[in-house]
Parts: sequence; structure tokens; C-alpha cells
Amino acid sequence: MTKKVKGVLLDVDYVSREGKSTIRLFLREEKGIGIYKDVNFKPYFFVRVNHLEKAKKTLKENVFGEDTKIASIERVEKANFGNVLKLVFENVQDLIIARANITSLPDIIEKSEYDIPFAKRWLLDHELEPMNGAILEVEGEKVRKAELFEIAEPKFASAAFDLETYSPGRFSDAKKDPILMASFATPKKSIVLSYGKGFSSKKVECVENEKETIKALTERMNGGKLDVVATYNGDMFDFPYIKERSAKFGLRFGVGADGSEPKTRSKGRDNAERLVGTQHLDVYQMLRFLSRFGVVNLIKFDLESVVARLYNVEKEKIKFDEINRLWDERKDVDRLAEYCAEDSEYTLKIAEQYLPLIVELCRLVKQSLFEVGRASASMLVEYLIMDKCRKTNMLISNKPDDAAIQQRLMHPVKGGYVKEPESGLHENLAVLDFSSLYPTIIISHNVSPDTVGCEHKECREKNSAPNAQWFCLKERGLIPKILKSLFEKRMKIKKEAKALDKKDKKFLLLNARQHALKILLNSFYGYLLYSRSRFYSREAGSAITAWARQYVQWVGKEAEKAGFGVVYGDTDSEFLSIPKGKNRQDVEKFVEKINKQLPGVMNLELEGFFKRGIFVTKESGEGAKKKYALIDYKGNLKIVGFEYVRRDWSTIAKETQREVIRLVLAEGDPEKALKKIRKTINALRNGKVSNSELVVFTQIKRKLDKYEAIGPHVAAAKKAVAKGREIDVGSVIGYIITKSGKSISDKAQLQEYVKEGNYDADYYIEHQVVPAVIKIMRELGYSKEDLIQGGKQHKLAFFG
DNA sequence: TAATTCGCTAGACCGA
DNA sequence: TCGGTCTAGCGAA
Repeated sequence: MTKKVKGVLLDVDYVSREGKSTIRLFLREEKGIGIYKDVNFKPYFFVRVNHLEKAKKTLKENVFGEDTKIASIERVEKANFGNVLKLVFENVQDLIIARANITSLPDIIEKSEYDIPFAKRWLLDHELEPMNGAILEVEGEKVRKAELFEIAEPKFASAAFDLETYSPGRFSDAKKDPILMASFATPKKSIVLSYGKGFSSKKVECVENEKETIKALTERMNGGKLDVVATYNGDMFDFPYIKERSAKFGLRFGVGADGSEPKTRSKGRDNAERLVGTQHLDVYQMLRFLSRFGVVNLIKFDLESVVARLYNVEKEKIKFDEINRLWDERKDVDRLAEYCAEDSEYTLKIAEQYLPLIVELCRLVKQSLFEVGRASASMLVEYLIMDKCRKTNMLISNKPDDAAIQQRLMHPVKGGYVKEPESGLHENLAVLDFSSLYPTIIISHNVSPDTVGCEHKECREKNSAPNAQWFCLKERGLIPKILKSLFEKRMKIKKEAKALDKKDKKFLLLNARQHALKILLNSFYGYLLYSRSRFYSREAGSAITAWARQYVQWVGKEAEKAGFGVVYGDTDSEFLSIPKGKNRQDVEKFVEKINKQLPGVMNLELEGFFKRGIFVTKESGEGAKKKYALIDYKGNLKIVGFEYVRRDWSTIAKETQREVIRLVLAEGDPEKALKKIRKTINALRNGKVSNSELVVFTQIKRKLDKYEAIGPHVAAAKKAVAKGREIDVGSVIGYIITKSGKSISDKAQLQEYVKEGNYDADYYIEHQVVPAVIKIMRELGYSKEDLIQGGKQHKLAFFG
């Protein structure tokens, strides 16, 4: 008896029992999470062989370990290779043993697709998409058939939890230190579970002790009601901690859809905590992931800093020694509870904000939320390519070995072209840029590892890149195939979104979808030149940049021919100055004319018009690249590359620089800028500047003893460690240059150890404020001395 | 423990 | 103590 069930596919995993590995599907249904099994799908990989029959015989006779057998061997046709055998196994363990030894056998050339995890393999081989709808035809718990159905506007039940733990003068140790409280937030309600006296907050649900706290939290979280559980660093802290504490009490934190505990998966130096069914989204990991793509721009990743940056809210941070004090003295435990509750609430808020984007990525790359929320760009691209390979019946390339990786690293590819700017002030500018330059080159010129250097004379003549590589025009390549479909999807969505109000829920959803597509589109070029890529192609990568350089320089030349000035250009953009006698329409006409001549989907876009712009010179006197500021006709500033946008400069220098740029560009008044600078310098001299304006943030990128040159940030970190503070690799520290010490490094101290007023005024004047503003003032004829002493006045006629 | 190259700038480091 | 070179970090695209 078969029946149909319908729901959202949350997860796929496998279990091994009695010598068989079986796929499980987790389906969000109305009542809960249904678990179904695909008993027919077996683990497999391929081998390329010299001689089919001989190889078959060898393989059949071979037993790799105790009882390790190949369940079946079949010959398969692949689009890119002949003589391929598919080896199927009863379970994953057999596959693992077999793949370790197989290449040593005679007649085997190469193993292929042997390192794709079984559950991922299932997803790649089926049409279903995680976080999208699925209709399963089932017999009992066994799946007979599975198909996708689109859910346009999905809604997911999500919640977040957070723990506060005891930490007597050191970092909490799950073996000894109890959980004090646990907060649990859903979009509707937020509660805190705890024990002991002194609570009066309505949010707090008091239970008897720690054990009951764990029990109560477990109860809230299981029962298959949740699709997503969000934590903030649950991978490294909350989950491992509560598992350990549970075990101590003889409990199990069994909040997976099948009642299992979260499993730890090691991910390089870090771990991840995986729940089956219900998806664990570690918001901390997700934000790291999103910041790699520029979706968010965060400096520090602790929850307080993140909340401050995302929502402009100063959330209270209670330090661990104070947590202990409040708990022990039972004073103001409500405040502690509120703090704990806020952590969950904000974690959930951030999760929900970015969920649509991540969900869209899940669907596109056909992997679970757990995977995507922790993935890298290369993994996302790889999933897409592997999916396309399966659809077009191609054997997926293997990962490169170490020697190949080293080879690749030794031969970098020439990148984009950057034009040296004409420094100084410019008026009436138009900025043009190629929309999605590299992806559109790939699509329009069919750039792909499998189309390079074909034998057709015609392709060579018509489709050669400036670096002499050419690409076949007869058949679309693997990479362009994928990019074309992503590109077209994105165009369609953008068009649809354009018709909607920006506050419309549908708009936000469409925007998340187009953003997901953009992320993927932009990741392919990097993947082609990524040293560990399965589809590395120096030829393809260098052709892309060669074409890019050619196109952007060609547009520059054409612009000059058309009578515009070309002020600057970087990789995919041109900054034109519009001379007297020309207007906006002339620019538009120029763009139109260029677009008629561009091939395929390539497109030059008019980004905007700007009233003024400033470019500065380097110490050497050349125009500085990747540094400029523009102001549009509405008065909006766009500051690029300057210290103002860098985190490793003090606020006092950055804000002064911004104000100087604004005064110069918006008001055209360098004298006002000069006044501002002198005022700042005076404040510094008089000790009036607060520490918060003096902090410099820098990331510690390696272990402290691994530095060859001890810069101020390393020196400050070392001193802090000597005082007992922990500083991990990857953490961002804030330091101040104090009065005591000889070198700058000697004077550097972590912000938290510096008393107000104890700063080296000369340093902040000479090394922070002046260097930040002199670049700009120099363009207007001022010297360093003018800034510092208040030298002679300049009469300048820059603004008529 | 995982996309690329181009570019700027600081401060340490090192030898004269 | 000077000036050149190297290490390091971060941003633009």
C-alpha cells in the first residue's frame, strides 16, 4: 500500500545497520518531522580502466578487507570518458576500504567520485532540494518515488537557545561548572529557564535545579516542531556543553528529529554540531560565511558588536566574573536572566533576517541548511558543478594532489587592469561599470575547462582571447551552462522585484534570491583559479582576465574618442569626466553605443553621475589607485579605499578624514577643513580625546610566537597574554598607543588596560590624523606644516 | 582547512 | 640615525 506524503525536505542522512547503509529523508509535515528511508540507493564510485573485461575480473576476484565486497560492477557510458565502471557497495564502510586500495590493482587507471559523502551523493543524484517542497510516494517508511514541488514563499519554524554557565575565575569547564540558566526564544515568546531564589521577571520559569533546567530545555526543543534551531557559537560552546552536562546527570540532550543527540563533526580546527532533521544554524558561523561574500561587513564577531553594527543597539554585556558574582550573591539575577534572554532573541533575529538568503542557496546547490550555513565559496561552486556533471552525464574531476596544488600556486594569473588616476579634484563625473564582468565574459565567450583549445579553425578565429587562448563555439561548456542558467534566473527575479515596493515581503524574498544567485555567479571565476579546485583551469582563468582588461581599456579609448576625459578605472569600471558642452544624454548615448558592440550578455552600465570627486597622490607622486571619494548631486558621499573605511585606523583619524572630505567635496571649502584639522590636533594635544576614539582594531592572524615582525598589535597582544588574557588566532583586538615606551610597539596596550588620557598625543597627530588628511589637503595646495602650526593662509581658486 | 589578483601603507628590521 | 627592504594587514574589484 503506497501513499503520498508532502512536506519540506529538511535533511538527508544515512544509517548503517546489519551491513547496509540506508538513506533517511527528513520531511517537515504538518504534525511533525517524518522520517522515510530510501532502501534502494547504495553507495558507489567509478573507476576508469584500461580494459573493461580484464578489470571487471580483477575487481570481482578482489576482496579488499575482511568481507569487503563490491556488490555490483556495471559498465557505464560517460560523456567525457570511455571505459568506465561503476562499483556499487552495500555500505559506506566497504566503499571506504575499497577506495583506499583500488588504484594499486592492475588495469585500473583512476578512481573517480570516490570522496563524495553518501547523503550528499543522494542529494546530487535526485531532483529534490533541501528547504524546498517534496512529494514522496511511500510504503510504510520506505520511499518509492520522490519529486520536487516548489514552495514559493516558505515559512520555517525557528527558535534559538543560549546558555549561561558558571565560570569561577576561568573559562567554564563542562566537567565541573554547572549551567546556570538557559534561554529559549521563538518569534512569539522568549523564556529563561533557571533555578534558585531571587527571580521576579516574568520571563523566568523557575525549576528545581540544573538537571531540571536541562530537562525543561530538552522538552521545549524536541517533538519535531522546529525546522531551525539557531545558536550563537553553538558549534563550539552551547551544544558540546549541554551534552556533557546532560551526560553527567544521566540525561540525553536528544533534540534531533529521531531523538538523537547532536553529533560533533570536525571541520579542520573547528567542530560543528549536527542535528538530524531539525537544522542547527550557528549564527556565528553563518555571519562569518556571509561576511566572506560582503553580505555583511563586520569587524568583531561577538554578539554585542554584531548587534551594535546590525541594529545600532547597545546590548548589555555581562562579563563572566560578574555573572558569577550575580549568581553567587543572588543579587539582580533578573538582570542576568534578561541578558541571557537577549542573547537568544538577537540570535533568532539575525537568523531570521538572513534565512531567506541561506535557504535560497540551499535550494540552488541542493544541500542542507547545516551544510550551507558553514560552507565556503568553493564548496558551493563545487556542488553546482557536480550537480551539472551528473545531469550531463560527465565524470566529475578529482581533487588535485599536493604536487599539483603546489604547481598551481607557483603560477599565478594576471588579474584586472587598474588605471592610474589623474590626481586632484574633478567635477562632473560619470561612473560606468560592466555588470557582472567575469561571469558575463564566461557566458559570452563560452570560457570553460572543457571548451578550451578546440580543433575548430572557426572558433580559433572568432573566439580567441587576447592571451591567445580560444574557446569552442559549437557546444556550450560546463561552466557557461551553469552560469547562463544562474544569470538568466537572476535577471528574471530582478525584473520581477523591480515592480514591487521595497518594503513588500515579496520584494525582500526576491531580493534574497537574486543575492544568492549573485554570490554564486561571482564565485566561479575564483574557483577556476583556486589551487584545490576540481575544475582548475589556468587557461580559462587567464583568458577571462585578458578579455576583461581588453574590454575595459577599449571602453576607455572609445570614451576619449567620444570627447570624454578618462579619470580612472579599476577592473570593470571607467570614471569619465564630462567636459563643458557635453551632458548626461551624451553619456547615455555613449553607453548605448558601446553596448551594441558588446557580445552576448555583456553589458556596460551607467552607475551614476557625480558632482565632484577627489583622487590623491602617493608619497612617490603617482596617482594612488583604489582610493577616491565622490559626491553625488544629492550630497551623498562615497568614500573608497581611504583610511576612513579601514578598521585598522583610529576613529579620531577616520572621522576627521571624513569631515575633511565632506567639507572639500560638498562645501568646496578647504579653509573650513583646515580649521577642523587644527581643532582636532588641539584636542589631542590637550588630552581631551577619549579612549574610544583612539583605539586601533587589528586582527591577530597567527599564533603570537609565529610572528617575524612584532608590530604594535602583536606587542599589545603579547602584553595582554602575559597578564592572563586569552587571545585566539582570528580575534580582533583593539589597542591604544600610550605615553610609556620607546617604540610604537612598546607603547601599544590593549584598550581595556589603558586609563583615559594616557595616550601619546604626538603619535595620534603625526601617525594618525595628519597622514589621513594630508593626502587630501595636499591636493589643494596645503602642506603638513600648514596643518600643524597654522602657517600662512592660502588663497585658492579651486571653486571659482 | 579552503575563491582570485591588484594595490596601499604602517612599522619593524637591518646594515651601513 | 638613516634609508632601503620586508612583514603584515586590509581594502577594491
